Amino acid sequence: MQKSKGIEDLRVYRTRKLLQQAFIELTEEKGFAALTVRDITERAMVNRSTFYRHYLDKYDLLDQYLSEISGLFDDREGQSERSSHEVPSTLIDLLRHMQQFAGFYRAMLGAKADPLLEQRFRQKMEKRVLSCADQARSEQTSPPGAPPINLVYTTTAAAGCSAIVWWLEHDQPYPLEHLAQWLNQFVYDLSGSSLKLNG
Amino acid sequence: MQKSKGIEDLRVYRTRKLLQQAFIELTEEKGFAALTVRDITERAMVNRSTFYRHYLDKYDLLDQYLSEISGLFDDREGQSERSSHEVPSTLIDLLRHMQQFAGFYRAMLGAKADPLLEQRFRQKMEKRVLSCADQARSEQTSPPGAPPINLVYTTTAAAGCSAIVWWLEHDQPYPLEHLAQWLNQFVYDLSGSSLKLNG
Amino acid sequence: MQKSKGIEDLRVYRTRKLLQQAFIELTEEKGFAALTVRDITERAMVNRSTFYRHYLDKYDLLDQYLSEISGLFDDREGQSERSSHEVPSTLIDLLRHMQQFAGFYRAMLGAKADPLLEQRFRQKMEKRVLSCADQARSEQTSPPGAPPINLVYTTTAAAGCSAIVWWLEHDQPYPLEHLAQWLNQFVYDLSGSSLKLNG
Amino acid sequence: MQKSKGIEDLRVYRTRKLLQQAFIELTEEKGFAALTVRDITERAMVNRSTFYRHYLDKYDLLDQYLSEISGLFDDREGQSERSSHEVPSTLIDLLRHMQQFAGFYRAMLGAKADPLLEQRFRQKMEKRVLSCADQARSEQTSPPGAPPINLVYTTTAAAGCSAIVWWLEHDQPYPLEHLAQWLNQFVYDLSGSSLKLNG
DNA sequence: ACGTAAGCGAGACGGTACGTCGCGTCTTACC
DNA sequence: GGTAAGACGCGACGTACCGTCTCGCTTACGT
Repeated sequence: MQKSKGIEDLRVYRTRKLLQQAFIELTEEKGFAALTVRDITERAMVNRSTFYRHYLDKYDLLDQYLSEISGLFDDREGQSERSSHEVPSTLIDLLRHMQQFAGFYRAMLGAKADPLLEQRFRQKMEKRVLSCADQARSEQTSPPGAPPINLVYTTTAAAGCSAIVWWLEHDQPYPLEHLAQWLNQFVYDLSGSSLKLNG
Repeated sequence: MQKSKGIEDLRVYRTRKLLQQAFIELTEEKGFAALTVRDITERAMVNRSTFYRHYLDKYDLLDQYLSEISGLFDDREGQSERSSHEVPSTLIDLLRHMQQFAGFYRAMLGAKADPLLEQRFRQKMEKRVLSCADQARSEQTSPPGAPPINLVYTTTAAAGCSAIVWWLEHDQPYPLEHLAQWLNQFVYDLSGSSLKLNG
Repeated sequence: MQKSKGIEDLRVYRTRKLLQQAFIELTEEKGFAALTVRDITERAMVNRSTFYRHYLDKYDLLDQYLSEISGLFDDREGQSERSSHEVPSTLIDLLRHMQQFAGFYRAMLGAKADPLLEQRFRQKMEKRVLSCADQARSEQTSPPGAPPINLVYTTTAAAGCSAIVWWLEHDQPYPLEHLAQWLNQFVYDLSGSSLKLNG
Repeated sequence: MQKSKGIEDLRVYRTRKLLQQAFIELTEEKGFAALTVRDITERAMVNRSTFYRHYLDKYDLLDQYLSEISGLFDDREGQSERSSHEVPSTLIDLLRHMQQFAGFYRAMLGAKADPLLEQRFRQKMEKRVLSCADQARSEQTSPPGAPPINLVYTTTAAAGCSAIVWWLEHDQPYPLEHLAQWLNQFVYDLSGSSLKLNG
């Protein structure tokens, strides 16, 4: 029972890590779409058939990788009280994480991205980003003639994502905290589109 | 004299139209990424090798098609005076065009899109959408601590695009004019993020 | 009536000559098998579709060319009496002709030849060469156990052809008359295989 | 230990045999020149791409096949003493082999042959046939005015080949031993062309 | 510590799509 | 009417990946 699941065979662990590492490197270098399984396995110094023992295809590899790091997109703060203009610390954490793997995320979301992945990724981020918006929105009420709330959600998320991508693709030209502040502001502004400010 | 160059061989015209038509249909049906040249030529009832006489590959076909319709993204109004909250008529035109080819644009920008194309497309739209923003911005001045203007550009465009895509993918649940109004509002709001309102 | 058949349209004449000339040059340069119709027409500075107005394909072009020069293979001397060891003057003529178009014949019969053509050509030459053999044979009678006469024919022709090809491919290292003498000798020798010398 | 290299993967062996077999059959049926890779693979019930894993093209397939059977052209008797008019047993072996694969050799050397192959094949046979001639020649001396020895070589080989082809194409109308006898005689006769008989 | 079952390397195989090339047919305009 | 120009259907080519499948070797695990 020592070997409960999760403590895999070392060889398995090594192989998967090598493949993941090669995958990330190559994604940065030439983009996800241009990758072939052969590329990955050659870089990882692993036999091509071994790849298929662990993953269905490169999409599956990405999936599993995203799953591993998806915890970082959760807003662990719950519904703690905070003012709408205050930057939530989890947003800072998210940005920090993306900053750390900037190459990968740039490849994942930027010019050479795959649309499927991009969308999957955006959806994750969407949820995450919007947990901030909830704060803002809860303080407001909808006026007549305002856009539907779902549209505002989507739009806000897209704005937030694009801002982050811009930041990554321009090599993080501003401090992370500034970006966080601006993101927060965007969310607030767009929420305001459909909402009348209280008071 | 009618047949000066520009009025091409009728066969050429026919072939290209058939290929374009098949391409658009299939893009709607199964998405750009899943398309093969064979798919297109079979649908178009044209020999596969004939495809290569006109296009380098499916990307080139898309390119040329986008070029043909790109005129629709120009803001032909120039810098006519209008209030920042007034919806420009060219925005209406653009939306009308996209509404007309909703299937294609949905495929092009939605879940089954190719990222490269999506980006190219977004860039076109970006320019277009931002010509509205210029109006809004020109009436304002930048406060200290505001995000850089390029970031605002990009973010605004992404927001605009995503709103339109949302509208297309939800089968245009609101009148075109409402969407235009909201888009205008988003631009205005986001511009406001970095700008202090005059007066 | 001025334009009786045979005096073709000058354009036709020019086109055919250009094509023939290009064909011969290219056959020497890269061999018949490697030729394409495009090669020929480009060299001849004639449109490819024009080629098909005159010839079915490159084989047909060769055919017609061979027809034009086939007269040279006829033994116009008839059955004039001559001793079997005397070299017939028409053999000299044939070798002279082949010497003149050595490049073409080398290509036609040598390493880069097409087998079909080679055979057709050999058959022509076979008849020609064997008209000499008839002389030799007529002076002899068949012994028992001798090879059938058809086999001797074929074998003799192949020997004669190969001798000529050898001569062409080695850049005619001996005077034409020597070769003719040797050829004659070969014919005589092989005929002797199946025949008992008289007296 | 059985599976040392040389005893290849059974699948490889099977595939190559199937391809070879199909190749030979089709060569007999429609000639080498008219063959396509697809023809061969369809007949062999093998995927077309698999063909290219083993051979560069159909020429390569032929090459390798000829290599496999080329041992049969060697004169393994060495320089054992024998009279010039005695038929060497290896000649009998060669003819027996060609008789066995008469269809293939007929296709390879006859009307539908490819010239390149034909020549390659003739060269092999040339060496073989001439090992007999060496016997004959060694007993003789060159008279003045005789053709050069290389010419005699080539001519003799061509004569020998054509005799065999004639025999194959006429469905072996005479016993193999007779043909061998005649071949031997041809070699002897042609050698005599350039040589004076001793004594 | 060591036997054994797994992971793994090696690579054959059937597929599918690619982009290229050459063929022979054809239409149209020019002269 | 001959020719240039060139579109077109056809079909073979050789290449690149894909995902599946043995088959032995080797190596980490568990007793």
